[in-house]
Amino acid sequence: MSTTTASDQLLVRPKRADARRNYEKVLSAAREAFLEGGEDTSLEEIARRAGVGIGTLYRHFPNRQALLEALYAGEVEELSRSAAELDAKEPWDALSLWFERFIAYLATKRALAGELLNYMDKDAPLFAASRASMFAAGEPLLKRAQEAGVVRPDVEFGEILQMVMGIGKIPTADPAQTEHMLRIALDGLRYRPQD
Amino acid sequence: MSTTTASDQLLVRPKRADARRNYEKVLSAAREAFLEGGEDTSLEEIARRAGVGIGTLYRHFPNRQALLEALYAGEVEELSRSAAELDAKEPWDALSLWFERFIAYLATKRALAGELLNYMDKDAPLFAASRASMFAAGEPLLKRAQEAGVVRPDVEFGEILQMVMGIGKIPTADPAQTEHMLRIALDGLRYRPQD
DNA sequence: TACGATACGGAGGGTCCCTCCGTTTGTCAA
DNA sequence: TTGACAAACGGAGGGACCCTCCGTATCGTA
Repeated sequence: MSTTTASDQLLVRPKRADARRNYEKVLSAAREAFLEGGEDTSLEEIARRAGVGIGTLYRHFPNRQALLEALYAGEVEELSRSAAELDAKEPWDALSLWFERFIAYLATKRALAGELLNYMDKDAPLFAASRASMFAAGEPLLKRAQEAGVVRPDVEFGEILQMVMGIGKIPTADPAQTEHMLRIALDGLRYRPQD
Repeated sequence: MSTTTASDQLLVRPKRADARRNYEKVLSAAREAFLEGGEDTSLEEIARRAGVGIGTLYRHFPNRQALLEALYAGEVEELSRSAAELDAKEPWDALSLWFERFIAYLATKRALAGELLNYMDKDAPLFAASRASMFAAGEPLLKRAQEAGVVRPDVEFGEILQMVMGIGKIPTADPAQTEHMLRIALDGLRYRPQD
């Protein structure tokens, strides 16, 4: 254990060049396959597209879920970052716009999203990072809207997130319909039982 | 226009006694298995529980989907019928109560519902009957609420149904949370952009 | 160059859905 | 009651998929 190498290498083990290359090949083959093909593309098919053996695929991604998660991670982060630029807008607009983007994102990556949501169902811990990222980005928007009095105070961010995901997960021929449903559901956030 | 009742009998050929018996055995074994076990109980397991061969199961239900549909049909009808007794209530209460029952139903039969919704996604035609039944029961409730002015006029029943299904499909540790989300989403139905 | 660590790849085990077809059983006319 | 035949049964097995295991090839370094 005479690791005299640089200290920063302790966490990130230097992978072999071919390993790094194959990792990327699999990832991009998977992205491509999920986008164009069905959501149920087999891992064997993905390995073939990537030009690697199935064993190699599994070396990098211990199971289907892990591969999905790896694909997902980058996108979620991007989505989360996009919350920052909404700070300038009105509290309500910021919140609803962000969710609209989220839905739009789900729509684009329907196949991917479907799979992910499926796994999210039964094995949440794997998505802890992504979830945390979503919370970090979206929760402040909600809080701001609630403090501004434009959103009812009795809702939590997690609830809304799940609601929106549920709506987004529904496959519809017409994307506009999904957006319509989202808008209605979000309007529920500002309903006041004034009676 | 209505279907000729006489011709209906042409479709129902007298089945052999053992066939009828096995049909029921499979159906009840499936119901039991899906309720207690996971949603991914294999058809082989169901056949074993029913005490029939896998071939027999497939004779009666050409595929997994068909079995689910058969299980589902009865329940949906019951749910639909329950709309009738809501006529006496206030338009809004009737509508929201009915959807609450729907959600509750989905919660009870989570496994079943999950499977069904999955199949509904990609192969709607099979569910034409069930869908029609839901529409027949629920759409009048919506219309009534809209005419009474307690629900925004720019929504269609199909949309709401999908929205509710999406929310219902989300697995949550706490059923109360699902109900909360439903209530929020439904409140969106009566939001007025009156500001 | 030589050698150990690392990574590759695909055969194969286990599971599942569904089909096919030889065998069994219910039904009914004689 | 009996015999014959359509109807129904049951399970072996094909095909697809996920994932594991391990002998082989390759990389990086001394």
